[in-house]
Amino acid sequence: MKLEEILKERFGYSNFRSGQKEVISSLLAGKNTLAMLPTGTGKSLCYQLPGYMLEGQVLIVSPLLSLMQDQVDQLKVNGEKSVIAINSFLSFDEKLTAMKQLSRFKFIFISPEMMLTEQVLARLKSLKIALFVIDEAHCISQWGHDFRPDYLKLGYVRKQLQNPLTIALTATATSEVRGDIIRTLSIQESEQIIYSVNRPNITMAVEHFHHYREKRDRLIQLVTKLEGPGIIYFSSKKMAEQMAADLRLQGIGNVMPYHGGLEQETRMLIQQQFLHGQLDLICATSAFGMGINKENIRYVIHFHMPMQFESYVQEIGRAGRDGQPSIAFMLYTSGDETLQHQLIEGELPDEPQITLLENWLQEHKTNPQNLAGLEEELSLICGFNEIQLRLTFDYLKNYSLGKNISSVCDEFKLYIKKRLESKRRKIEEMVRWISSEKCRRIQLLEYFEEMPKIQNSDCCDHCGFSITTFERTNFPLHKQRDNEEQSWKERLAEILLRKREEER
DNA sequence: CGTGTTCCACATAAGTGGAACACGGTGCGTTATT
Repeated sequence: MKLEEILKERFGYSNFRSGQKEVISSLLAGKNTLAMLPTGTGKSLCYQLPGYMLEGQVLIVSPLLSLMQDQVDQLKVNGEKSVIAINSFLSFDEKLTAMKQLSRFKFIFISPEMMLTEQVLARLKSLKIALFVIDEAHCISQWGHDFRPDYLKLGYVRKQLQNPLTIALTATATSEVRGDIIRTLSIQESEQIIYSVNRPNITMAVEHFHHYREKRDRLIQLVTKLEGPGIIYFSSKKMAEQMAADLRLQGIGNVMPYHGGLEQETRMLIQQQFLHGQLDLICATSAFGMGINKENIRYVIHFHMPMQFESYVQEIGRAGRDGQPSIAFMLYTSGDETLQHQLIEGELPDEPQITLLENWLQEHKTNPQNLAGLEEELSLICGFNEIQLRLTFDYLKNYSLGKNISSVCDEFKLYIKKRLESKRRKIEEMVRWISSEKCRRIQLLEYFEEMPKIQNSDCCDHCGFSITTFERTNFPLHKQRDNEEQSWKERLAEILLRKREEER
């Protein structure tokens, strides 16, 4: 049967979108594949369709529980029953049952962390994996080196699974990140299918301010002026909440904050409301975005700059999926980057902390290979937070074999130093782009090593654009709806917001 | 660096001015096991 026929039969589509067929053919030819396809291309089809054609199971590594949930639901809607997500949403009993019957499932979604637990890995090894899928594969590079070290062990997992046919999917990866992905997964012989990151319908603009107040005023003005829906990105949870509350008070619209500190349930609720048009503005941290597939987002404003250019591209790329003109504003006050610098320093342990650790290990003649049970004590002594602790334990466990304590700690210090340097460089790259006088788009494309493309209108603030394109056409901003018309979700959201405000 | 919170002096009632200080993002997993 031809691919198109299967597409029609299984998924009900008549045509592939650009890139899909190429990726699928590559996989069916038995080639490991790294695919960088524009957002909204339908990346999940790239593993679902070949999954049906190959004998065995499809194992999908996903970075977020909510993303797994979405994908599972989507498959179920399409009539696929043998699909499961192995994660902490399952109760102990459910997990037990699932593990027993694992071979029954065609599509298995899982997090890197779960996959690396001994029992789960042992069970996975007994399966016949037809296709190993790394969704949002840039996470390997973005998170694997510190925040979620298990991401770097996907290569080990792959080896344990007898090197199954592998596909890494992403929308944004520089050649450096792609190299990272390929190296980590050991898929050197892979086919790379790379599409442009350029999004011609997204205008980019940067504005400079002298003071926070001016920037804040401008934000309010923009939000009032621009046609929504929109997303505003902050690097602080508190500020995202504050601004959401302020905008709400000013009657600027149906605004909610979104960040990692909110209850899982609240987050899902807000995300759903935004997707369904009951909210038209989200004040978010970088937690918001992955898996958000909303067609008509008209603008993205950065009140704080992201940590790196890739994040910026991902974040603005959430606008204009419908192809309609959309705009990305970056609001910058000189010195904004210090917040980013502060954040990266807090993520990694510093030299004094590692020295404290080293001394303790020497004194107690402890084998760095076996630190289990010492988490609490060492956190207290060295002042590690959760993330620092995990990275430290992980590093010692993986790189200390056959070495003495002081040389491992020296190597670890060097590793941290290099990580910090690399992260600082990325922040500086972001600042350079903000301060530069050149066309924003050309620089963006250069960053991703693409040939610059000619853009005629509404390119960026250096090439000229007209804000009227993006202004609201219909006033007043929000028609008041009857209470009866409000869904229970909206009402609940309001209660939640009020509760949070009272708590403050 | 900027913002928000706390606390104190001032002064004699309730609240202001301001110094000192803390804080800042991203997410899996989380028991007893097939």
